[in-house]
Amino acid sequence: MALEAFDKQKMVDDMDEDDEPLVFKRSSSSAKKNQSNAEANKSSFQKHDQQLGRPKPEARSLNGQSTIPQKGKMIPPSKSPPVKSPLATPKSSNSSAMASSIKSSEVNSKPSTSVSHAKQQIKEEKLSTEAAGEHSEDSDDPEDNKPLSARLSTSFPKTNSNHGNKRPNASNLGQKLKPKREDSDDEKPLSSKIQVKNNVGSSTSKSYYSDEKKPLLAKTNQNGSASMEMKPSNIIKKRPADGFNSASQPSLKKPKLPDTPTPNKNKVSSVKVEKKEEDDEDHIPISQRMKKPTSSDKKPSSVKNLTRPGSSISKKTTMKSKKFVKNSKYSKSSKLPPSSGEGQKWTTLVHNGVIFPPPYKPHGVKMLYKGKPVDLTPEQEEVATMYAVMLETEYMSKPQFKENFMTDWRKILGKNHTIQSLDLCDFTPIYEWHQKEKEKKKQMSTDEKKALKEEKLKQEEKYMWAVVDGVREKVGNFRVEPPGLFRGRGEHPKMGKLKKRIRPSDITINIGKDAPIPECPIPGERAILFLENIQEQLVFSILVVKINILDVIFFRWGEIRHDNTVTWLAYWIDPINSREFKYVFLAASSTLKGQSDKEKYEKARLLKEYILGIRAAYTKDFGSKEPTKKQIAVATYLIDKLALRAGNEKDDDEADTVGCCTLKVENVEPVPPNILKILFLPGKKGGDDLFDKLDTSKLNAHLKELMPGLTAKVFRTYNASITLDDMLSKETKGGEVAEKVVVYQHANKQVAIICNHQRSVSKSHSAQMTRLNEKIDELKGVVEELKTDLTRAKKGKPPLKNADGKPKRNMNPDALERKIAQTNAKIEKMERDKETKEDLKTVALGTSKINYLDPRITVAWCKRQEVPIEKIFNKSLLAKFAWAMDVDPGFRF
DNA sequence: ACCATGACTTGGCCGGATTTTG
DNA sequence: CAAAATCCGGCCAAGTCATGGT
Repeated sequence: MALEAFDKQKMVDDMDEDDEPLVFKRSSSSAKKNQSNAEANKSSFQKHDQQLGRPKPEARSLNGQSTIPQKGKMIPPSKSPPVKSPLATPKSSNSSAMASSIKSSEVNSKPSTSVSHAKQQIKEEKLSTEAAGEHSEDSDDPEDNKPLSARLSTSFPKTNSNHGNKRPNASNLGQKLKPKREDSDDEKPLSSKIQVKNNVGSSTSKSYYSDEKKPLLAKTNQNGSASMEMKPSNIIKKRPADGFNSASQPSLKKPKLPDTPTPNKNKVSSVKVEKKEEDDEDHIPISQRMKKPTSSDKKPSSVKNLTRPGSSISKKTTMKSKKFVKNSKYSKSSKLPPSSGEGQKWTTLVHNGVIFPPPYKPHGVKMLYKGKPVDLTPEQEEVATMYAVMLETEYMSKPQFKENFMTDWRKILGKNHTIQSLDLCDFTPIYEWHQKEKEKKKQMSTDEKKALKEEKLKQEEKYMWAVVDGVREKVGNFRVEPPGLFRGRGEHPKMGKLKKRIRPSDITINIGKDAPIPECPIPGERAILFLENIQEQLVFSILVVKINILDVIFFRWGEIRHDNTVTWLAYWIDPINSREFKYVFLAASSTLKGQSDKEKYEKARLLKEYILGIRAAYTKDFGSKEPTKKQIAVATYLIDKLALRAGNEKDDDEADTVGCCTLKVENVEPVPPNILKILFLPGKKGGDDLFDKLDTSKLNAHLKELMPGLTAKVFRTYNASITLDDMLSKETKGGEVAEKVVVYQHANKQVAIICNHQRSVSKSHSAQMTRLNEKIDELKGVVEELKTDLTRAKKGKPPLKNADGKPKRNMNPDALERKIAQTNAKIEKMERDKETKEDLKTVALGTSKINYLDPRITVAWCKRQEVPIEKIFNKSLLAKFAWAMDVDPGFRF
């Protein structure tokens, strides 16, 4: 106890007054355990701490440097804020249907999920033929017809008070931690500083209202998106227009306007001044401003106050007593994404853009064509190398891959290039060169590797962070994807195509209006084209010196937006599928992501209230005369019971996997009397749809009538989480931490099986199994030997000689027996290990842990069972689930 | 109603880091 | 201490679902 107290104290110190230690212990049954637990907690926290607090020298210089409001195309915001459909208005009409008469379709087989990627999968569902078709009314075996989790689950604690675990707790951890370390004002990006001031009382001398008086023109100048605001009509309604500006000029959906005039490119200083003024108010969307009084929850940064609901204090002391308002149906949580209104995701957003892969370094190794070396330009060589590197992979046996590659490579080679046929190419010189390079790298000393790593880190550091509403948050994927050959999964029609290099001009940046436009780290293409000849370059170099607009001209992003209704920081067009985007988002640990993660689970929990009704309803509709209704019923059943994915339509140029709504007749094979075999991945496409009256939007539209916000995927989340909760509560028997962890893993495994999270069998799997078997056999041999020794010992004879003829130590019977028991235990353990290994060889646990299991279940269970959370969540999961850490130990899903 | 688009979540592999084993 | 096993984060493909235009 003393020990624990000590640790706690220490931790508290380490992290500052009201930071909440990640300690779950409520009592200290074992001082040692506690200590290590605490230790672990602490260290992970401290790290976190450091990261967040790390001074960020670049930030400053960067900001300072962009003296010129760089002009990309400053595009006025595009879309009006989505109006979220209120989850808040549950219609219970349907859900009240009698639940008890669920059809009895027996399901023995393991449920699993729909789509598989190139993995052969056969699903057998004992689905009484009636269930799918005829429908029979009565059910005799209630257990059997309960879908998935229902079968596992006992009654839900009616009392489920935790339910409420309301919002305020939500982002507690994250928020509390972060703002505080923004301490040194210096490292704060301009806008965040300003923001803080705003809230506190502003030294910039601009009140909220000042904005209204600001002449329109001034504003126009600053953001460069003059066009809209100049319209007379806007002048009248100036306030609103301005406020929504960023978010809601509906008419401007995708304004691919040509560069808007940039008013004062050369009046740097004046711009600066104005910018300042504008800062105060302009970047605060109107919705937010109006909200201010009421939405205590939001408060952009800085008012780090004590009384935050769910703050650590109350928590430490009153885990138990925290009873939650069962705010029925969570109307709030989904309605007001805790921040402001109308789809707004942030108020200020500052970041440094993205980092590009290094340019291609030609190696000069010549490949052979018809046996002779060929000269290639660096661009041609680059692509050849991408291919050469893959020589020893199975792609070489895929005609589709080769063909697509050749088509794209040829474009770069040019029409009349020596190289005409891939078959006559010999890439081995390049391949071998590459192997050597790899080898070299491997041979590098640890120090060298370390140095290299640090170098990289140094370069990337500034891209790793963004500041959202004054809070420093990690960026997820700030690295632009390097060029390469596309590898789809399975037999993808586009495999082998060249994924071209992404240039700055391909990239659209989304950033706060008042944030400095990130410096573009490499030349953008337009600039280069623009300055094709020497004279122009000369002229421009003079200009550059004179007005210092180097970055404006030479380095340029494709587009700059200020759309606070979305969370992405940047995107570019997917070079493989030009209809798709590649986004840069914040990392999973960010508040924004945590928020929506929590909402996801809350929605799934809401389904709990409706599920019986829904099941009753679809069971009833199995027999519906209306084909659509019937199909919806069966589809819902499959989604619920087998955790199938929804199954959106796909184009022909995508992989040919199916989900529920895209099941083809060939996917399904009835096996009398009442089994339905579902095979995913039928042969070719083109078969008839099993559900010809159905697609995901119809299905989801229907589901939405049953429960607000319900969609197909919610069933997956629901079934996964409820299963975990259930198994944990039923199967945790006490005992050592290690045993409890096993229980958890077992439950985790069940969930993974339900969701059909697959993985490929490791190459060494069979070898590992054999080795295990050998070891077991060996141990069994030992036991036998010990047994004979034992019988001999009992008779007073000495043990037999060893295999190699050496005598063994003479042991007394007791010792021998103990040894036998020991060895047997070892054998048993190995057998178990073997079993789980075999079990899990094709099952991936990670996916469900990351995406489907409500972390609060895990955290609460850990608290109850006194299992250190680190035994279950690794560092990144801990960060991702920060929002769940302060859950009440009594929480049930 | 239907379709295209946009934004965001989910999924599995790979290679390097870390831990375990011999 | 090296080799093997395992873990983990990064990567990027492939899903889901909402929305808005027609």
